[in-house]
Amino acid sequence: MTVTRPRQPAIPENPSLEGLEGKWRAIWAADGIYRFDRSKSRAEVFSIDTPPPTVSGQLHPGHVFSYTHTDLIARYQRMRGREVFYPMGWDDNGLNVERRVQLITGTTVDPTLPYEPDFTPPVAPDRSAGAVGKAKRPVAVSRPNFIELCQQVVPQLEAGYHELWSQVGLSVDWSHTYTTIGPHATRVSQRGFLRLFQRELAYRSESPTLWDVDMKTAVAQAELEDREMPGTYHRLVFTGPNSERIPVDTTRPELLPACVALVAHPDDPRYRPLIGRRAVTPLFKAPVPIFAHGLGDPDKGTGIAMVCTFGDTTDVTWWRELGLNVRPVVSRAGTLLPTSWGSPGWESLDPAAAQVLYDKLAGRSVKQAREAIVGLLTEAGLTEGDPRPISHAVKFWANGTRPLEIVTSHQWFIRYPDREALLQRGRELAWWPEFMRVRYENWVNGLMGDWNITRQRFFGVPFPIWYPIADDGTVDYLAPIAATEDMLPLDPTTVPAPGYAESQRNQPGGFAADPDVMDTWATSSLTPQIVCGWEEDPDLFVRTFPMDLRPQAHEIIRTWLFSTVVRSHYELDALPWANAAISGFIIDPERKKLSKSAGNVADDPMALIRRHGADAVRYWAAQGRLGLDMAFDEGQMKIGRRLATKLLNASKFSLSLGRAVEGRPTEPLDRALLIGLADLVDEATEAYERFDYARVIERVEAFFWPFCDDYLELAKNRAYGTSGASGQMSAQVTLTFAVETFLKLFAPFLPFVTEEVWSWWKNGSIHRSSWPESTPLRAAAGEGADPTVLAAAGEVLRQIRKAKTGAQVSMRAEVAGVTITADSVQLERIRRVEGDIRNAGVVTAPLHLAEGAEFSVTVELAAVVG
RNA sequence: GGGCCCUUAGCUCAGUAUGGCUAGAGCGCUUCCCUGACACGGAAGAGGUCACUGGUUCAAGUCCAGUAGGGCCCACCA
Repeated sequence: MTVTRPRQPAIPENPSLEGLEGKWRAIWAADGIYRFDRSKSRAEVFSIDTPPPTVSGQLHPGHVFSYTHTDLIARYQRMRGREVFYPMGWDDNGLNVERRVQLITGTTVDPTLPYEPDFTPPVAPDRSAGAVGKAKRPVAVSRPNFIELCQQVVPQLEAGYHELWSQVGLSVDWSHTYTTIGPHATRVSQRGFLRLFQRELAYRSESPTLWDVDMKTAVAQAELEDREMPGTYHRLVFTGPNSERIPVDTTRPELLPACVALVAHPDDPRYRPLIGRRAVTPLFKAPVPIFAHGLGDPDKGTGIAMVCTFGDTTDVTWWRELGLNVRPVVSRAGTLLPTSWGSPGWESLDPAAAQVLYDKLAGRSVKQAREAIVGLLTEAGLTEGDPRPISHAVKFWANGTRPLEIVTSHQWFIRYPDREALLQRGRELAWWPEFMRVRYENWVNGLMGDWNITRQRFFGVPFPIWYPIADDGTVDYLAPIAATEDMLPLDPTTVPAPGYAESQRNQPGGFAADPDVMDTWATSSLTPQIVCGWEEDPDLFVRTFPMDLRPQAHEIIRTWLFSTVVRSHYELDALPWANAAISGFIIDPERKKLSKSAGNVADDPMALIRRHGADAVRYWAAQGRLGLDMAFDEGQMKIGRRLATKLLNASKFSLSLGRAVEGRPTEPLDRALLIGLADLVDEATEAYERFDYARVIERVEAFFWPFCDDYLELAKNRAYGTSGASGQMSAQVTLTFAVETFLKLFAPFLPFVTEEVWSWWKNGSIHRSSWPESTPLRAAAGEGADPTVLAAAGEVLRQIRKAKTGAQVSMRAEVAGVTITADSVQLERIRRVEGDIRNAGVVTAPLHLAEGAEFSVTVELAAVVG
């Protein structure tokens, strides 16, 4: 299909919104009006670090909401004369995507399986992208098979987003599109990692790590979610140094074999005599030291806690600060590991008995072991009282189904910068709204440990790292061999380490590839580097970085925003962007409605666009102020639709009254309108500079409706020429100014309808035209224009209409006489626009103007003729 | 436990930074009008103790202190 811009612009007889969107989308694409012109200097460019949506999620109205906000800003900046750098990305790597692909295709991964060339998943990956697999039981597939599936499914998910963004009318430059798993992003991620590794800011360490036993991977602090869960306090009885009973409350009795100490608060008189002594654990009779530590809480349980390897993050703190032993009992699959009581680290007063008891637990899941050990304890009389149910916060992976465990493993970490440096970066950044900075500061102040960027997963960016294998076959994980930058991007499982041959892979004296992949945030934190061409396109980089704007949602301040600041701080010693615009989110309508009678169509943004039109959906989104949540409301979309229709009709009418660009408005009413428009332009511009697009649409709309209802009514007869050529010219010039100004002010919000009207009488795209300025409007209004006459005329007109409505007659009914009482100033205003008032109100006689303190209008309707 | 945001008409929201006339808009509702841009239109109307309690002030929706409800972020799961 060939698309062309209309050659002979004309004003249609019956303008309609039908078909506008497809037409203009095609023309915009063909003309490349949103293409970034990289000849512009940094000062002329406005660059946007677009959030790459994760393709693991379903499309919903919230996407349209926040992405429209960014587009409003992009379109404003473009009209203001900035060359807008507006790329798009797809976040298609990471745990969530794997999970989605598994659900869609009905598979699960078993890395021990061999590759099957002819594998067919239970659910074909080319089903509709939103479909969730129906397979009852997932089929295990090999790692390479699974990556293939990901590569088949993910582009379909991305196509869905592309289609939506296109329909919504986002003015992105699609030639700058990236994916977070593509070769470019992989190269940037690996380079960023190597640079940190060389500076020892990335390091490998074996340490306690939060672990999801279902997905079998480490999880970063940023991906945690607390969930309030029922739990049970069990009171276990330890034996003190003088054989006294020491009751200890725990919600995790299954970790008793992993107990390495007891801890109480130093000021707690009950336990002060015991500090420094030893207690013996029940059942396993393991001697454990009793410590005092400030984190001990006299009010929790019995005031003394059992410290295990590792029950929670406090245990990790105590382990680190008190120099405790390690007794790992929980495996990465969430089952109890075998142990050898009596061996070093597993001391017991009765190792043989401890072993017998423990063997009853080994291999069981955490949950089963808990029940079993409670049974054993109860049987042995080592509990006190009945179990007490409680409700407490438990850490989960944000999308996980079972509580996280803490296991010890080798992981890559990125060292966090100095806290004060991070806080300083947060202060340098302009936050919209300002209060969102607090969330960043909360997070920085709560940081614990370093940033674990390792995931034991498959569909991600691999570490460009290998490890040497000693002659005895052991892998030295603490002597990593790094790739050189010229090798990137690479997969160490297919590329041999520098200095080795492929035949030496996994051989004694050879090398082994790092088996893990990077956390998705390790890549997403580099989006400015990826889109601006860091180290690869210096010309682009100097024109776009540091970027102007990071738009994003508030729930990922601690992840995406924070980690991007960290990476830019390290690599470029700079803030990655000057502004952060934080959108709120859409409040789920189901939360309000008890029944789902409205149907789930509301959940499909494509359906909303079909029903109301893209301009209308954008209008709804534009109501949402930055940082504030907004309820989903289709009613707002209907209003947006009405506005677009009105713009079409009012513009057609105004322009068909005759366009004039020569001449200076002479009529007081016209000059007043121009002053009002000039003020509106100033207010809109000022609000936009604060990213307050919601105020812009509100103010523009509030001026536009009275323009239609009052000004057009007051001026149209004059524009027809009924009052002479001078008044006609005045109205025509004013209308021409007004339509052009309104179209431009509305253009970022309603890009389709404004472009349509623009095309009737202008060349080129309105979206590449200039943002209106107030100076020419004020000049056209001229010296001494009185902006108040418009309101005065409107007020009298309202009274005349009121009389007609009260008499239940048509607005066209003739008025025989109008008497207006007002103060002298107001009367003078009315006198100056008397002709327009009489035209609009169909008043056949001159107005009677009487001076008086109280403003009043008396209307005498003409007798209805037969 | 700490913090942030919100609470204004039946509904969705402005107005609070710089306190100031009888607190605004739209939707919905009521009544009317097919008038030569638009009936996917227009006109008019009803509808609010600005969550609550104190305080500052000539004056508080707006400032201060506190309370309650809603939401979110953070926090050591014994």
